[in-house]
Amino acid sequence: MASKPRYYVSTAISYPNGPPHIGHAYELIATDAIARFMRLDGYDVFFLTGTDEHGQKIQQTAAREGISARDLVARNVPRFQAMAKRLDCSNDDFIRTTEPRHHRSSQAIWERMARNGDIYLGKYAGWYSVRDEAYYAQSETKVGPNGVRQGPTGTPVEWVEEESYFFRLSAYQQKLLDLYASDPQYILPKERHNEVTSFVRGGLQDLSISRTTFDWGVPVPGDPRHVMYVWVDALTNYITAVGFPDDDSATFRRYWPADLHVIGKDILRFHAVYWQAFLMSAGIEVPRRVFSHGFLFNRGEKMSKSVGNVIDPFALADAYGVDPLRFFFLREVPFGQDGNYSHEAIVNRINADLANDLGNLAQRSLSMIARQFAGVLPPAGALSEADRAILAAADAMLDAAREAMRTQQLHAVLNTIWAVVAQANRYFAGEAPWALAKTDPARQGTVLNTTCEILRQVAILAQPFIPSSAARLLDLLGVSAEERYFTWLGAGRRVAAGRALPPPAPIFPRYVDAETTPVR
RNA sequence: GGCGGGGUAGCUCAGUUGGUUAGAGCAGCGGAAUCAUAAUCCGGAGGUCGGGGGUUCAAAUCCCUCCCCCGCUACCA
Repeated sequence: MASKPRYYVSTAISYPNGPPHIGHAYELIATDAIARFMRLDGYDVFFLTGTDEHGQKIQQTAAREGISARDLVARNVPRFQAMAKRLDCSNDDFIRTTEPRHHRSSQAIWERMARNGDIYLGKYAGWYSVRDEAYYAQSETKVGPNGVRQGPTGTPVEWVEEESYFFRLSAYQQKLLDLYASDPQYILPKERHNEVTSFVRGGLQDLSISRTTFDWGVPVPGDPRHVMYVWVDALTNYITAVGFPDDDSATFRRYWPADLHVIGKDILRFHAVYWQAFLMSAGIEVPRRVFSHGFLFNRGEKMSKSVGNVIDPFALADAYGVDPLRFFFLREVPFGQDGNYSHEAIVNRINADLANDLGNLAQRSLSMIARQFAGVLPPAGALSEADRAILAAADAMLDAAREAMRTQQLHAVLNTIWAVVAQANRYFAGEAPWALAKTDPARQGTVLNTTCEILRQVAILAQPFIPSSAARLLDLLGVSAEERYFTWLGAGRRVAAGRALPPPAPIFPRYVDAETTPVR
């Protein structure tokens, strides 16, 4: 046990200038499935999520609402924490960048980068829109008909120069390229790897990493007029949580470097370029992989307040159930690509795969055992070719699932499992145990035993995705808590005949439309 | 503008070292069964493989060209 390999996986930290939305939920669910999978597969997992609470937008939102930034995050962050609980996520920590441990950590990494000669004081210059409170690149501005230069929103911009600390990102181009070249799967999916590589190959400019125009952030060591900016503080959360700056601590030595950062494709550059450069500069190992997932669209439309299709994850969980929701996202959308959701798609998927294919198979076999075998799991007699074939398919699942999980192909894991579920339904129909009840009860017992064995393996492997439903199914199959790890999968273990099973009950109810639906 | 990815059944997609009647899931249609959450099983149907041209005995697959979509990135005097 002491030699358990470790696995450190994180989500991005969410920006709590509003309530959590479906994008936050998706990333958390997917990462949770990965964390649970690795735990069940024998890893000592550290799963981190949290909130990125600094920055100008938080400060502005708070000002608009007439409260302090601190009060704004104090109000919003609990909503994110509640969402993690509601979605049955198993994060081991929830980091907030406003915590003292994180300020200490951010200042420490800054000092290390400075000591390495990579931070210098310069001037940040650009076109600034007072009205938008934002800088725009030259290319985003144009000279209007009245001769006044204006930004993309049409507001006037003026040339402003502000003192700023810079990070010598330009010095890290080759080191980054070497890193990407050293592992073609450093950034997944592969398209993203190529994008990042070509971006870095195109040359890197030094990065402005401090601001003086607002103060809601981590103060720059030795120059409190500045606060850290552009992700220095946010990215550092990943090492804070495992004990940085105490890099001799047991947790840091145990868990860093992280095995996997799961992020959205919109923040890939920060996580695959800047973060590694910061760490290299500070003399800290870089994370081992960055996986960039896609976005979810409501019927192909981006979620936005103006379109009015912002979906509340809590409402979704209430409407469909947590496990069906988790299942839908991870089964329907190839992980790494964009995906679509709609009420019809969700209902179709959960009814077909969960209620009909898996739930109904469990119900029909278990109720037969309850009625005709007094609730005692019958033993398997001599196995037929059909029995052997379906058992072999089930036994092969673990290897295929691990292979898919090596590159975070969550949908492929589910595909593997549900292919066996489909085969099990064909097997069950082909063997027709209800007919065997009259002609050959022993053979009927064998078929039911075999079916339960398939269900057992399916349920064990489905736990990362639908944890509480899988647990209920395993309860119904008489599988004890300690028998639910992946070491119990495969031909070496079989469902325990002779065990008295609890009375069966449906696990996945069919979704039937009510008057109101949370998603169009 | 540059680089990259893609356009295959109603929907989502698989299928490229070129080779027999182009596949899957879902939807739809027909049938069987009735143990089960009206669930399950079986079967037919459904495609000019973006358009055009070329190479080849043979092209969704290779070459040329055109159209369209998406991502990253640059530039706009």
